[in-house]
Formats: sequence, C-alpha cells, structure tokens
Amino acid sequence: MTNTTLKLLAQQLQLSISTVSRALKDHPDISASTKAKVNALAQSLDYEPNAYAIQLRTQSSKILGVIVPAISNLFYDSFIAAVEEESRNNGYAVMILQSSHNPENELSNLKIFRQNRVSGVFACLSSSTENLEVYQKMNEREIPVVFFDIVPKDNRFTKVRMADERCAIMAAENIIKRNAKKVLAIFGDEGLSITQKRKSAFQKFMQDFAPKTHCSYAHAASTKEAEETMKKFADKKQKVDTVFCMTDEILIGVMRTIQELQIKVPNEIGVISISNGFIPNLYYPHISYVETSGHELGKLAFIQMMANMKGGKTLTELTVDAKFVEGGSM
Amino acid sequence: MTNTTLKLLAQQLQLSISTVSRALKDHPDISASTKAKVNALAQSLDYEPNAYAIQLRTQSSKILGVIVPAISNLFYDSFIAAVEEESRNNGYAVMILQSSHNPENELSNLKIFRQNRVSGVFACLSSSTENLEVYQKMNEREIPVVFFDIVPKDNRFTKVRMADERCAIMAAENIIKRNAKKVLAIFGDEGLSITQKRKSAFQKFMQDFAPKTHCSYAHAASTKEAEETMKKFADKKQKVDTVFCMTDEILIGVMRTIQELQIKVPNEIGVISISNGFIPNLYYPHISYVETSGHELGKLAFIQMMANMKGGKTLTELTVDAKFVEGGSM
DNA sequence: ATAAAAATATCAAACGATTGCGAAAAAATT
DNA sequence: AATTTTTTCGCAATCGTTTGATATTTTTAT
Repeated sequence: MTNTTLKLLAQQLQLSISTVSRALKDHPDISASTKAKVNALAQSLDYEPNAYAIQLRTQSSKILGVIVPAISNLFYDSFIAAVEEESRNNGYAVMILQSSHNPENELSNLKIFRQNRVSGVFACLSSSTENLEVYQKMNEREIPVVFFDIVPKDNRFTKVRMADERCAIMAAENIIKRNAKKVLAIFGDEGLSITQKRKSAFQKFMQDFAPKTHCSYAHAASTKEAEETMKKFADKKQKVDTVFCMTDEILIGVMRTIQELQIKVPNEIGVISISNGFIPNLYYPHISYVETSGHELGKLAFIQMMANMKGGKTLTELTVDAKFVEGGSM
Repeated sequence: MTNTTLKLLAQQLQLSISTVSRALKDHPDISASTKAKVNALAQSLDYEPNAYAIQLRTQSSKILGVIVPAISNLFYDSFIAAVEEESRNNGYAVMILQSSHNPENELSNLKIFRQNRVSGVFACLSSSTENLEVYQKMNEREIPVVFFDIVPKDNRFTKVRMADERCAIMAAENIIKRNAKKVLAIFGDEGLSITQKRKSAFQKFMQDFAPKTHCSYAHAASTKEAEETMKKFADKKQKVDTVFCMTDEILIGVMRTIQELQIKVPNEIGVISISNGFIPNLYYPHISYVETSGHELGKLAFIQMMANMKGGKTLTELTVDAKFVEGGSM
C-alpha cells in the first residue's frame, strides 16, 4: 500500500496540492465546504503528513536528542523519562543515544544528531570528555545544547544540575543532628566536578559546624569499591557510627557489607545517602536520603531547552533544589 | 552560520551537484582527483548530509522506534540500551516513547513513529491494550513491528520474548531441589499473558514432580501488594519455607518484609526470583534467580528486526533462553 | 586520422510538503 | 451595469539529496 500524500488527495478531489495543504491546516483562505471535503478524504485514507518533507521544507525538526552515558541507570532513566514525557506533550519526539562514557561514541552520537537535524540536545558529558569544541560548533549552528548532571565547567554553556552543594550540606546537617562521632563519607569518581562540589561543601560544613566530629573521606568508583571500603572501616579499631554515601552505587556496596556483617541500622550505624529514592527504599529500615530527582531535573532541562529555542541564548546555570527524606536509618 | 549543502560545495568547486554527491559516496564514475577535491572541501566546511533530504528522497529513514510502558524500569531500560547499541552499530538511531501503560498514549506514539517514517518499531504492549488494528496497519505499510515482553496472542505478528515457561520451570526445579515443604509463589498482574505462561508452567511442574509440596499461589501487581502478601504468609500458622517471586517488584516487596521481620535467609526461608540480576544482588546473601536478560532480548529483537526488514515477513516467535544464577538464598 | 570504447561529468526529474504571489470567481459597492 | 472588494483557489519555487539518462571529453583501437 502506497502512502497517501497531499498529491494523492489533491488528485482525488480535483484540487491543487496547495489548497489541500491549506485546508488541512485550517487556513482562512479556504472555504469551509472544501475544508470539510478534504478532511473527510484525508481521514478515510489515513493521511499522515510526511515529517521529512515538512522538516526539509521548514528546516525545523521537532526532534530532540539526549545523550547519556547509559540508559540503564536509575538516575538517567528517570531523567530520560521526564524529558520524553515533556517532549511528547509539546509535540517533540526524543532520540536517545548512549556514550558509554566513551568520548568517541559521544562524537559519533552528536554526528547522528546533527545529521538528523535535531532541534536541540540534552547532553550529559562522559566522564572523560575534555574537548568541548563539538558542542561549541552545535551552538554555532544554532542547535541549543542543555547540559545536565555531568556538565562542563566552561560557562559558555547552558546547564542544569542538582543543587550539589545543598545536597551535601543537607546530608551533613543530618549527620550532625544525629550526633555522630565517627563518620565515614564515601564519594564518587574523584575527577567529576559533581564529586568535587559535593565533597568540598560537605567537608566545609562539617568543619564549620562540627569540628570535633571525626570524618574519614573515601572515594569509590564502583559498588565493589564501596563494599570493600565499608569493610575496611567496619572492623573494630576504626569503627564508624555513621556512613554517608554520595551515590546509589556506593550505597549498594555499603549496604551489602552492612548486611553481610549483620550490623544493625540505625543502632550500630547510621546510613545516609544522596539518591532519587528507589534504592534507599529497598532496605528495611528505609535509608534516609537527600533526594535528587532525575525526573525533576529532566523537567527543568526541558523548560530550559524551550527557553533556549525561543528566545536568545540564556547562558545560565539552573539547579534543582534538594530535599531530605527521612527513612529509618539515622 | 548557514549549513553547508551539496549545492554550496558544487558552487565553490565549479562542479555540478550530482558530481559532488557521487564523489562523496565514492561512486566509480568520478575521477580520483575530483573526489579528493570534493572530500577536502567537504571536510573543511563540515559538510553533514541532511538526513531529511535523504530520507525524503530514498524513502528509508534509518530510524527505529521503541515503545515501552516506561523507560524507568530495570528490565526495559536494559532492553532499550541493547537495542540502541545494536542500532547505532548498524547505522540506525532509535526514537523511544513511553506508553505509561495507556493505550491512548500508545496510539499517539505510533502516530509519531508513522509521521517520522521510522523503518521499524519495537513494541511492548501496554497491559490494557486490546485493539491491535494499528499494528496491523503498520504491517500493511510495510513497517515491521517486533513485539517484546508483553506481546499479542495473535500470531500474525513477530515477537520475541523470554522463555517464560522455562524460567518458571527452572525456578520450580530449584525449589524442589531445596526440598521445600511449604511454598509461596507470588506472580504478577493476572491479566498478562506472560504471567499466565509462567504460572501455569510453574504449577504443572510442581504438581508433576513434587505433588506433596504445599504451594500457595498469590498475585501482586505492585511492590506494596507483594510486601503485604508476604506479611500474611509470614505469621506462624501458615509459615512458608520458600518463596518464589515472579518479578523484581515482587522480590523487593518480599525482601522488605523479610528484612523487617528479621527472617533469616536462607535458613528460615528460601528466596528465588526471576530477574535480570540487579535487584537480587543488592541483598546479602544474594538472591538466587533465573536470569531473564533485557539485554539479550534486545539483541535478539534487533536481529529479528533486521531479518524482517531485509527478507519477507518471518512471522515467528523467538525466545531467549534462561539460566539459573545461584545466589545464597536457597 | 577516424571510429569505437571508456571515463567523467552534467541535466533534470523526482521525494512531499510549504508559502508568497497572482488569478479567477463571487459578493458587495457604487 | 461597471467597478471594487472579498473570497477562494492554483502556480511555481523551494528545501537537500539521489539517480537514470545524456552529454562531453579522453583514451584506445583500427
């Protein structure tokens, strides 16, 4: 079966293509009666406008691109879900590509986006991306880029992110409230700006408001590392009474150890993390956490994208605020 | 900055558009020297072919659509990730839309796909979808549809799915091996064919090979329900010694109760589930599970899609085999 | 030197829609 | 009845690419 086109409709109705086109978009030039006829036939023949032709003609694509390190991730998937939802409600479709934290993939993904003339891209840098030239080039081509989560330091770009400092501080506050004496704080990949922000805010706050609390700092780039780190700190000599986990991956590792060693939460140890909430609620008692919602971030990013596409470049950095969610682990 | 087009290149090189086009695709008609010139200029001007124009002209889009109930899901996200990866390696980009288990969304998603002339769609039906006419229509338009996970019963369609019966049987085998006396088996949404398949296979196997084992069957459509179901069965009178969880959602609920009531795994109770492995490994001891890999399924689906696009319709139903992964919970 | 063959490049018509401009028909005004 | 205005529609160019057919030039063979 051949697709119905304007041409076909026009032929069947003995009208010109332009008339049909206008009738379909309710153009004032066209009489009500012909509009009715056109619509009726279009309906019965399932006319579906060819997006390519439209995009070619109008030079605007109604497609947005999203680059994430991995789709299969508790944070990114909710971000994507939010962006997709907002996009669909606004007549856009999303194209999603994964970089696998590989800058080369990132480049080829961007190429696909450019070739498909997406009208905007949401990008999360892969952890080792250094060269931002491509993104600069996209801006020159007037394809707005909104960065999220892992964002460039450079402030020529538009970014949305969690209020990382606030997150860390809220966690610290609750640790102090618990009256912790020996704290283990495990942070993520040391190279990421997100880690640096969270760590320095956390450290500063603890020093300023609870200088006597003894804090040990560690980094874990994987669940496995977190698990091992936790094991080290769980032996008698340096037993900690509170542990802070910067990410879900870390929390998972920590909880494995805690369960394995049958340490009682919250009596023997308090646990607090930064998360979107899914993982913390898997355990009993639920782990208290500072909520960072990929969903919220996605919505914010979309708004920012629309703003960028409409008006001139608004080169700002927006943040989603955090909130503390009480579990039973503190 | 205006985009570089074939036309522009042609003008600058004093060549015709068609020559430039052919040079760029290494057509034998064009001499090596002009090819070199063309390529050089194209390079320096960052020429990127306009996908819309190509698709309009060639009537083939190099875009695949994926419909899932939700992106933010441990199974679907890995399926998507696999499809995306395979697609990219084969020159396709994927467009992903969520139905939220709402048939209306499903319809409008399909519309978007049609308008964007995707060259194929991977579809997971929403749980309440009854009307398959749209999908039939896509087939008529020669847009192959590969169903996965929640698939139509109708065998006019191509489907890939887990070997559900085998999964259930493998679980049952291991339950029998454990020498269970009182088993609680919690299954998912009763309306889904996937549930029915798993349940009937499980039941039959247990009856055939361990008729004396007492089995209680329950359904839970959410984590909350599973949690409560588990609570009911955890009191003394009807204490069970083994629990089977058909999905991750159920496992999570069950484990919450188990942790809350401080029931010892595997001594007091054995736990086994069907999962992709992420959730089972969160606990200590790791939960034994029958592995159903969204990733594998995605790869299979992609192969099937390619086959459908190339050759004639191969209206088959393919399954991904399952394997048992020993945790410490049995 | 001429014809035939091979190599190289161009023309022009699509693909399906949008849109400024002009034309014909109908309605309103004088 | 003649003219103007309004309504309704068609023409044709355009977006960027592909591709069969054709033209031009070069090479090879006669």
